[in-house]
Amino acid sequence: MAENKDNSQPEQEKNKVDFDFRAHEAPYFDAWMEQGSFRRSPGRGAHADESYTVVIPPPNITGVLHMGHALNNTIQDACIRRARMQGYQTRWVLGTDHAGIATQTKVDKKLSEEGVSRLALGREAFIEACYEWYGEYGSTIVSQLKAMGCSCDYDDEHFTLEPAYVKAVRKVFVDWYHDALIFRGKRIVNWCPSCTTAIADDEVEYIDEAGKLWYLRYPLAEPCEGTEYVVVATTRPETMLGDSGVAVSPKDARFKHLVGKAVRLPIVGREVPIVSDFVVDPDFGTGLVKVTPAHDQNDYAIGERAGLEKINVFDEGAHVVEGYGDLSGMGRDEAREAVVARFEELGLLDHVEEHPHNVMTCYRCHTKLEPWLSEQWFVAVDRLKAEAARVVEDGRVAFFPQRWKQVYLDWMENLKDWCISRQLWWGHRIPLFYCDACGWEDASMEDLTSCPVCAGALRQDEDVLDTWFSSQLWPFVTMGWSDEGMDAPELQQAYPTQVLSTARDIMGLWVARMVMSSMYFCDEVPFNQVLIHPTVMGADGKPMSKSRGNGVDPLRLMEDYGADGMRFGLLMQVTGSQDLKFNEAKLESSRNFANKIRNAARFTSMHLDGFVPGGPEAQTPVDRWIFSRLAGLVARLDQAFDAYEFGEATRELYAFFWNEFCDWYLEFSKGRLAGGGDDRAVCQRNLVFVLDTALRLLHPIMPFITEEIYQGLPCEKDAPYLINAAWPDARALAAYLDPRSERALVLVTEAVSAVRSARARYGISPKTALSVAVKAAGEDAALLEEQRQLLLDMANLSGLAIDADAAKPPEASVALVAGLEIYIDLAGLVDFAAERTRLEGEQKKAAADVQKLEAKLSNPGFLSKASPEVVEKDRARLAKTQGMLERIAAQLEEIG
RNA sequence: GGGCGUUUGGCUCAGCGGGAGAGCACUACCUUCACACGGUAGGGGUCACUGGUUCAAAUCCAGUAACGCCCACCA
Repeated sequence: MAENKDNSQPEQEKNKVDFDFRAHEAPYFDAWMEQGSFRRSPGRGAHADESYTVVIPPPNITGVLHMGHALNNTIQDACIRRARMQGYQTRWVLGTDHAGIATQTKVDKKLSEEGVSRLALGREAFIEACYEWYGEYGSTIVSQLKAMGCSCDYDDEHFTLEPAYVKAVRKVFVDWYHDALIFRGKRIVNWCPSCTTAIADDEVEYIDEAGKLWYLRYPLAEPCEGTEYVVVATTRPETMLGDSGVAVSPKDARFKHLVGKAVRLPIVGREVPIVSDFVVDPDFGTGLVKVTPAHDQNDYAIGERAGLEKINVFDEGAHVVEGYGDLSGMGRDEAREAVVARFEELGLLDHVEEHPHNVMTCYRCHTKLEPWLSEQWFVAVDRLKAEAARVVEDGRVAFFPQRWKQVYLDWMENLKDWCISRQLWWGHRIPLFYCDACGWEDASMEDLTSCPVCAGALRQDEDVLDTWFSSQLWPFVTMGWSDEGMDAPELQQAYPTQVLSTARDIMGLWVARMVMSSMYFCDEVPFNQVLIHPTVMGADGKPMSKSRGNGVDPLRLMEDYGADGMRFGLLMQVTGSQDLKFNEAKLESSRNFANKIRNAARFTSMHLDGFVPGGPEAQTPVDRWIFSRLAGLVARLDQAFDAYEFGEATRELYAFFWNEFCDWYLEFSKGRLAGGGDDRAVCQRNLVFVLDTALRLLHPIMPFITEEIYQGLPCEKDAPYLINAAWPDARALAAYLDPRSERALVLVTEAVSAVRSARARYGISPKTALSVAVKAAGEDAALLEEQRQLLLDMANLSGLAIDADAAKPPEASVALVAGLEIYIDLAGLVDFAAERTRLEGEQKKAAADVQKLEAKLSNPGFLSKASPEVVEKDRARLAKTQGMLERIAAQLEEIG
């Protein structure tokens, strides 16, 4: 074993290859664009009347291509390209998302770097700045998709703030408002004091914090049975300013006598009641909980049940509001220290414990969130979610891998009302109009200025909608729903879409909501299938992140391995598992594979002098073999693609092209091509046929190199570009399936390998011709005889005897492979001491096998219960191994 | 606290009821006229552990352990 190996260091320098991938890729992309290959394809053949549509998960306009995009878009492009070749009417809908918080944060930062504050600028000018930013950077990712070779419909690109989209979002809001599915409520929301907006529950990120648990003494208003005070435990002492009660568990006998009594809050001096509530856990802390309904979800619920006051102690920036003396104006952390200090001074700080716990942070800026009571808009999900669950239960929307179905249903089941208002400027403004004079309000498709009741001035709601509110409409709005509803031709023709491919983390946020809104407005599922692809983790198995430094840039990967190499290498790593530990070595071998393809094509084209186009001809066993293998490959690939098993598909392609086509078929062809006449012509046509078919099968995953080679092929073509050529038909190819020829090639390749193996073992040069006798009978003998010349050439033999009674020459090495006995005459070439050692090793192994098989075959249970084929197979195996053992013994005796 | 996933050669992963596979790494030989991003031949694994089902278990079931992810109101 080698020592001091260090596999953790990626040797990027070593991976570098002097090859300009872009120069080979870009021209074909341009050609596809030019001839309109990315528009909806017209359809042909058996699927001519069926549509196949995919909508891209719209990347954020703030985004640059990361590994998640690279994988997801490779998957979608592979699906789309194959469907296009299969003859479906295909279209991949492209667009970007305005990404409310993300973009606003980014523009905000840019402005403040320029010394401009958003508030000073004002709403309109700020939105203007956002559009400017969009104009400058918004299409970065689209150009990166082009570099990857993604065959999106670039001529019809969408944006979640384009006019048609704005109209659609507004209609959805107005309709749901009038259908009582949107309501306003004063509730506890997750408030980000830095972004100064509410964010949804599922946008919260929890992080671990080494917090403390403070035990605070609250004096009773009236001492009770000798008790002067109660002790409450809290992780957030500063919120005690807003306490309006203390709660105990109804099951807790210790404090039963205190329920109904009151405590006097230190510092604020307010008297608040002690109540009982079932959510209190008597075993946590002291069993007494301070209740702050305005700053905690749970406390809010307790407060509702007990009729407690909701006292807001923070402003929107999380500073203590007026009325708390010198505490007013303090930030949360400062206020915490001050409150604790005050308790200490008053002798009311009982003790403090270490208490690690989770805190909620903003998924954008990671500021600690403040549960905050405020007025927000909500979508009432109860009516929507029933239908959205049903279509998944009954399979109208199918998940791949299947296990995500249950995850979806669980999420749906636990879904709570969705807070959709955001206190931002960049986004879809809520189309709700208020009359301050008479209190009239309504949602409206048009901007209203005067009250229809009292003619007073109206004002529009200041808030914008959650970005997901617009994203949920993506599948149908991008297909023309805004102006014509479901009558839009594209929707009529191509809805629902075929498959939605995404990462698991936005399944609830996005996938589920698309189903809800589509069922409501389109009365139709948005997609038939949902593909949840694995999440790309860093090489260390942890999520890629800047702070960890384990991130990988797809742009660099494309430079080093080409877009094809990156695509193939990524798909090689896709399995049914939920994570994918990124492995760059796979991209390297994919790049090498692309090089292999290039060279196989070069070899072919070098031998095409005098080529006459024509169909394939299964003339020799070798031809029949490769056609048979090809037919099997297409069938297995169809299965893999249909089940979205991309790792399987890449492995099949790799093994066929490299280990069968290149390693054997091309080698077999060399002799035929060097010869002349008819067989040479047949061989040329067959080579081109197999290569052409393989290119078609590879194209969805490696679009560039396959197109480049296809362009140079001299065969008759069904389309000028491979992107539009037909996908091989497994049913038609099945006629080539030929077990007999497959057996023949097993015999040949095994025999050739056996001779080569003997050569390597004894250091005999490939240039030294050897004499070989093969003991074979019946069908096998006939098959081998048919291919005598091939064996002579491939193994460099001076003589070959094939006979059922072939005798072993006195000084020969024997190989037992594929049921054959092969004698390789080594007279005068070999030291037989080494051969003895080798044979003894084989003897040991064979003896062990015989013992195992004999035990198995004397087991009555096995004989009576195992299927006859299995028993027969093992019998044959035993006979064969026993024969081997005898022969080895005989040889050993001979060698002496 | 629930749910899910993973555990197979040095590394990254396939296989998921009938004799352990791939890529990379490793060893030896080969600058052979498609390809050294290559060729040929090799070495390397009691399939996490413990029980169970079965004629037969890497594969199915139960439990254990480790790692990872998601959900949840322990103040």
